[in-house]
Amino acid sequence: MSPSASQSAEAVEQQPIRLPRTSESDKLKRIRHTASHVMAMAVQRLFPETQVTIGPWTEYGFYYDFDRPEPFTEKDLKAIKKEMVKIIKQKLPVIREVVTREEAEKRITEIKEPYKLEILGDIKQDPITLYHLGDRWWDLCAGPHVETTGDLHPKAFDLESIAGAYWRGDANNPQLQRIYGTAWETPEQLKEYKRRKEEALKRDHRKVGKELGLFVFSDAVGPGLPMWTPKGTILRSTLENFLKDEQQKRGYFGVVTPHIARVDLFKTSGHWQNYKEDMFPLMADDEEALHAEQGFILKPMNCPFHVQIYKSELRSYRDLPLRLAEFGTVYRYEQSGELGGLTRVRGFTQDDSHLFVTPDQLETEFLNVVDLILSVFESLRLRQFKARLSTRDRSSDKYIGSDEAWDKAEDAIRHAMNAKGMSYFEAPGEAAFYGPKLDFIFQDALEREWQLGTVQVDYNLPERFELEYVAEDGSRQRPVMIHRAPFGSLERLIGILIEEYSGDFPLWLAPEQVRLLPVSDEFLPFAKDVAAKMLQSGIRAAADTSGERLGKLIRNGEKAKIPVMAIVGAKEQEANSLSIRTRASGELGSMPVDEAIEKLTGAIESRGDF
RNA sequence: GCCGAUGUAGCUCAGUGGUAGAGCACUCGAUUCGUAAUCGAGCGGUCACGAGUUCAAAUCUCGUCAUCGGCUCCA
Repeated sequence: MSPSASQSAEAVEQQPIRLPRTSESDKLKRIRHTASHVMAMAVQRLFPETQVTIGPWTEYGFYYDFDRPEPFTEKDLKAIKKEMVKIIKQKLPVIREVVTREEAEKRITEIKEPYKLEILGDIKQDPITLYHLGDRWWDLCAGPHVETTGDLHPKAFDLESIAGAYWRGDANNPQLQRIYGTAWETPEQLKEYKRRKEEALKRDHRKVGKELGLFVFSDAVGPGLPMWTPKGTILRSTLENFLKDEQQKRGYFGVVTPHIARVDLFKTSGHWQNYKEDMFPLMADDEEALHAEQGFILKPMNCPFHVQIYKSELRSYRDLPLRLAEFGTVYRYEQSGELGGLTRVRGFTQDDSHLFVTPDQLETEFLNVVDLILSVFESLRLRQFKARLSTRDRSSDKYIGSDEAWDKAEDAIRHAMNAKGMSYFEAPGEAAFYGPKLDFIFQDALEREWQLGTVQVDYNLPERFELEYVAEDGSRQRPVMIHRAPFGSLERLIGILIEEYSGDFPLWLAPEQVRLLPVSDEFLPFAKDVAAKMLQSGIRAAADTSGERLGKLIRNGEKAKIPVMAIVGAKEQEANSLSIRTRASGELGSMPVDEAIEKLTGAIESRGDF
């Protein structure tokens, strides 16, 4: 490479190509919107029997839903793309036309596209706007668009995938075929977008988890049932111990409850009525019991168990808040098509806790929980998340409890959030069936959103289980429950952590923290001695016994993403020192063994870097 | 659950109807080595599973299971 070439490469690196989201760029909004129309037009040119439905922009592209008896194939996609290029090169004008509702109805009837009639019915404003591409194709659309199809760059768009999607997002409706595409201002942006997508794929926890040997799935065990290897188990228990310590400081008590219970327990809680189909099947002695829905089920939730512990004694207001915590493993029969990696599984462990509080204590205790959750995220260096207040959908009948209790609970959360000055958004219809909740939403490498932490306010289960405490005046009062889980589930949290760190765990979490590399087998005994000494000090260290050359040992250590490697040879053995090499900073020079141990334990203790 | 794609050695992947392949990993041997791959040999497969078509199936057809991308769902 010539000097000038390397300079320009650096220049490119210094000024990365920006990839705006659609919602932050009016120009891309027009481009992507028009691109979806161009795609629809191309599809109807090639496959005239196809009906078009809706085709909005997405944050990085667009899609369009089609109704066609035959499924689209990869080959079709190529043909459609080619046709789109033709339409772009024809520079067809994009013309806005305003018509009356009656006129729109007439035109739709003429072209026999019943889906459009339904869409028209949904449009609340009058008059109706249509957009024409040239004089042969039009669609109902509010716009905006670019001025002609020639404003799209023929090399700055691509068609990405085909998927099924229900009409109007309702599984009871017919399924349409959705084609996803992406479109940009320039070919360079498209290229960069594809490059970043490939990079993101490299962080995928399913890939990294396999490479690092953290967890496994086996067809012999079943789908959605991960098993944790020794390395993965270190991650899990380190996270568990971390949270247990935090909880102990905050007045939580650990409890342990069984994995199965009588189905009646969940009938009382209301879970059975709401989620029967999503639970593993009932275990019963005989057909008759099965028919009568009597028997045992694998627990999908821990709360009813904790409620039983609460109920086992007469509680005084002096005992409240009572905080019962458990890493409880629950089983849910998730739909087969929904399973994926660690983010959606059928058996998982919640860092669950149930807080029983007096109504007066609710807001303070809620804020304490939010504090705990935020401090946990901070320790894990998780900074990209959104807080979502999930409230009930007033028109739905899936919720239990009185309107009054719901309003109280929702207001309590809003009030607490405002008191804390925390920003959040509201999501009507996302509440649990027994109460509203504050959820913490994270993104995976592919920008899919997942709920991790959650805090839920519940006036209903105390009612259904008739919970009581004795108040100051001797009267029996009903406590309020808070359900909360900072991690949500260990499985999902670890999935997200793997992607967040790209497998480069901070020292305190790394399954293998230090690897000792002997320059030759001659120094293996010394390496083993140092490793043993480190283990004694609580450092997860191991000597590499493979007998390979140093270069290979380093390569293997780097591939395994070991945060600290310590090389030992004649010099080190002589001086009782280590030549340190960290994954983050490379060679650090030599250091006495005792000093290294002291620094390592300090960094691990403070969850900091070495 | 629905639509579509995929499934070959522990891993990553070639192999379009005619005797199952490569690299890495693993085992053994040689080498004793100073900051990202030493050399050589060996081991390893019911081509996901089950039917079918065919003289012949990893390859074609159907079914099942699993994985992946979406949709729906998510206490």
